[in-house]
Amino acid sequence: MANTLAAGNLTFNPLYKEVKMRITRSLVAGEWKSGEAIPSESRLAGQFNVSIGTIRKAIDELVAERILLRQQGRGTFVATHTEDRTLFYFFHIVGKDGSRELPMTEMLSFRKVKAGPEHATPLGIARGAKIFNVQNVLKLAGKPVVFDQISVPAALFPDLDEDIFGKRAGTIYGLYQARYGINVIRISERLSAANPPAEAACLLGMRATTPALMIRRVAYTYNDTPVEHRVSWVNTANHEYLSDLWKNEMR
Amino acid sequence: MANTLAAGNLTFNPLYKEVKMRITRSLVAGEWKSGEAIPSESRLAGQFNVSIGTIRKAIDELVAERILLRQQGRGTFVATHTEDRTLFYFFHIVGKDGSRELPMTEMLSFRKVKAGPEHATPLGIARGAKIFNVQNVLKLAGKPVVFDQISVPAALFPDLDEDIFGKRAGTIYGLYQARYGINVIRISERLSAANPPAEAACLLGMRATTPALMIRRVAYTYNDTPVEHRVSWVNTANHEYLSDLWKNEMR
DNA sequence: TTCGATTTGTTCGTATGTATT
DNA sequence: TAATACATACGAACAAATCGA
Repeated sequence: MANTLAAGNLTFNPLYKEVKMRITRSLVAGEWKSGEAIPSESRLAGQFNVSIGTIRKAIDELVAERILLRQQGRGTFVATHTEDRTLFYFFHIVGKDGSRELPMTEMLSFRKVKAGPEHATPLGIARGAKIFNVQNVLKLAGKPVVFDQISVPAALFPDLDEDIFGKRAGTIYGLYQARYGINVIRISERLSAANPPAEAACLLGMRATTPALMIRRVAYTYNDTPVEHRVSWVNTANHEYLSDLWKNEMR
Repeated sequence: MANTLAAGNLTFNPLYKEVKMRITRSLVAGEWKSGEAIPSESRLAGQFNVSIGTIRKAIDELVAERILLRQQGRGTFVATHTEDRTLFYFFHIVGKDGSRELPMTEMLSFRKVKAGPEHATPLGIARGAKIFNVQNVLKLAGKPVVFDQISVPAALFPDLDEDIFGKRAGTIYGLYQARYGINVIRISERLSAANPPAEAACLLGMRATTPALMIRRVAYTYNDTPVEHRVSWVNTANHEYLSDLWKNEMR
């Protein structure tokens, strides 16, 4: 059974890994759009000619990675970048009292520039390649708390402009996903403490001599492909960064 | 089967959750010590009078939570707090070049004191209860980078003293686990930027006017019971905090 | 070194329960 | 109500890794 597909595959992979890869390929190709249901387990079992248990095991992993979402009685869906999902998995700033709140985003500038090494390296693109550069201020409870500097390769977001970015309906990653078919599935963040640059300090209503949290984020889509680089400055007078792996997994 | 215990339990629990709870109870009770193998799947299936698949599903979740560890052909083991595990899941400070290294710990002080609200609250104990208070400096590549202030309830660590803590063989959580049967399985960290107190600045070889990273950690054992509170100051001149959910899960 | 027992890993199949439409 | 889809549970067979005789 397993050996019937082979197809020039060197390393032996269990069947369910093969199935997982094929499902992932369909996701990358955009065959199943975000928010839509993928074919039912029994249909996939038929298509791939494997048992339903093997399909389940493949989907299990994609669900664990939050790429797919299962709902009993309804189906299996491609995860959407809703505000809830962002708040939970991609936005880590919380009030010192533990309050979680989705920020209001205010765009300050939008530019198309050539990538310097500080952006080209984390994005894995050539120096001098075109990137879009967006500056945002994030407000919590009406007050500015985070200053974001976002960089994305222009090649991945062909027609992006200030209007499209500024007048999007939902979250930023929701825009990437809905308009460009780019699905951010993982982020990596590196944090340090430093004095904020004058511009950031001013925007965040703090003195440039007050310590701020600097976050350098790289967002990845499938196959660990970087798609966004983001440098954030956070005023931690009343907020902090929460790193709480696992909290709300299982139970 | 599931309904025989009930005990005022409204919500229906699937069998495998029941099995998972019973396995967890055995772990809490110390029936199976860390590093040891738990009974084989077929034996557990016999003991609990459920199918082997149900046992597998229960163990699957405990493995995902890194409480158990499976090895084909050998058995299923209670995870041990080795240095590797600490480096990977509980120590998040890395060099700015991405280098990961286990720190050298140097104890500065060890005291038994009454818990103030700042420690009693996160630890979920009464104000005034006895706690041990340990101060450490962590060195990376021979140079001090982190200043740790650790607080643990004395009630949980009966005979702990300076010698036991200072002359332990492995990691701190390894000591908790091996000597007191307390297994740290999850941590929650809240980060902010601030000027370090004079003592910390001095120890870390930085000026008190240089921003430092402050980390407040709570470590939990089974059932979300807090067992340790830790406040750390990090000199982020050459190091940073890495928050990289998922990176090395699956593949 | 080989062999056999043990243990987990993978795959298949079936039946039934529960949630949704 | 009926059909559909995922969730749970059972069982069986074989593969792959480990370990000791």
